[in-house]
Amino acid sequence: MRVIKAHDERKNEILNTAERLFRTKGYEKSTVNDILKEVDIAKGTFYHYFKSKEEVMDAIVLRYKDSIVSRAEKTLIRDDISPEEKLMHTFMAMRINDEVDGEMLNELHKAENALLHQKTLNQIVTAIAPILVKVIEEGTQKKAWRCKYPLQYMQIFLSASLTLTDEGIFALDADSQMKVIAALISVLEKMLDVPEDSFIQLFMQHW
Amino acid sequence: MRVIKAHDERKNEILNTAERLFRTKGYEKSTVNDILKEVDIAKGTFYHYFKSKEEVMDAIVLRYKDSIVSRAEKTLIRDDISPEEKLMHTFMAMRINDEVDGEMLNELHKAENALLHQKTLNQIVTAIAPILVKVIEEGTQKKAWRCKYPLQYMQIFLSASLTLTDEGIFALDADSQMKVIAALISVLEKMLDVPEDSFIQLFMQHW
DNA sequence: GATTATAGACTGACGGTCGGTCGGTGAAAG
DNA sequence: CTTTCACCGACCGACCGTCAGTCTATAATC
Repeated sequence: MRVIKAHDERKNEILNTAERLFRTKGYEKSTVNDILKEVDIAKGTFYHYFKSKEEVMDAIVLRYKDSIVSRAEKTLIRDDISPEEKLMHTFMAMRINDEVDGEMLNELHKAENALLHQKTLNQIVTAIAPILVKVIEEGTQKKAWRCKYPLQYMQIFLSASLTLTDEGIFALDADSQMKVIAALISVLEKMLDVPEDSFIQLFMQHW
Repeated sequence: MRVIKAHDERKNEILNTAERLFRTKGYEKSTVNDILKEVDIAKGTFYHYFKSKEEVMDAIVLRYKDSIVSRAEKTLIRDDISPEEKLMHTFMAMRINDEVDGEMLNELHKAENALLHQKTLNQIVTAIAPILVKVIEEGTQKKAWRCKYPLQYMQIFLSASLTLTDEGIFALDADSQMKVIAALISVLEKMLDVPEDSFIQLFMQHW
């Protein structure tokens, strides 16, 4: 029985199913046949839309990055919140997330998903760091922050955050997890040369 | 033609060959058959020593970690160098390295080696951070360093270092690479609450 | 009728298994 | 002091199942 759908609709079906499978079973352990069975299509259909299994992963990563970037950019141009709140909102967007993206950074990064994690890390750091730099520039003007290497600091902060809070890489208990996060915020304060503990409160509110 | 060797000798032959192949071709692209051909053994022999291809990778990562840890521990107990020199030596050991380990962190981390990178990162951070904490404790006494989250700071520092300076993850030109390293050292200074630029000179000497 | 979407049988490569062989070792038998 | 023989574990390679990816045919759509 042959069902024909609009190009984008079918493509998204594949993408959504693949994402769910990768997230729950891991990339390596999810086979193309698994995807076919769930979407209820044949091999040829899959390869009509994507030229490889890895291309599906790349598309998923890109979609995720775009959603984070778009939220970060909306936050950037707001004029009703302070720069430090903008920083916090952007970090939160990368972690908490609603529904779809939600489990991405938390569930998707199992040990089997090293490649997916690496690709995501690369995309997020590359795309988000420059946005955060703009927030820092705003803070430098309005709040007299001082920051020697804005871009590099944000790269450091983001890569450490995404790596250390990844349950697939470091299996930390809740307490250790909180200590790492507190330390990350503390590092951020030092990076921006603001008084100790001036961000941690703000963070707790948005948690 | 059947050649019989001592258990450890054969095991190391497999390990060395696998490491070289993984490093040059990447883990995924190196097949078990490639290893067999180079070591000149049969399938059964390989699986007599290792129960899977991944177990070989784990053994390689462990061997690498052990070599780094052993050097770090030797550095730790020296009494002819300052704590800041100990920090630098340990970081250097993770990057420059002689011969065998040498190309590990530089060549081995191609995009195909995400899993290998992740496993190495995990091992190094888990094993080295506690040793660096001891160096910091020494510095806190002798040099009046001040450090609020020693372990977490070292975890942050190590994971950011190993991720950002990895050519397989972020392809940076020489200039960007240097800026990131300078920023990392700057962060380290802030973490230990020492004056700005007090470590950077030291680092340049050991580079 | 040309293009696009779908189908699914097929291929080749790869990781891993399995039944069995061969050489060395050590102890009992001669 | 040999010789025999049971046993161990290193070694072999044909074989198997799985999986990503290919190819050709065919149905729907414009």
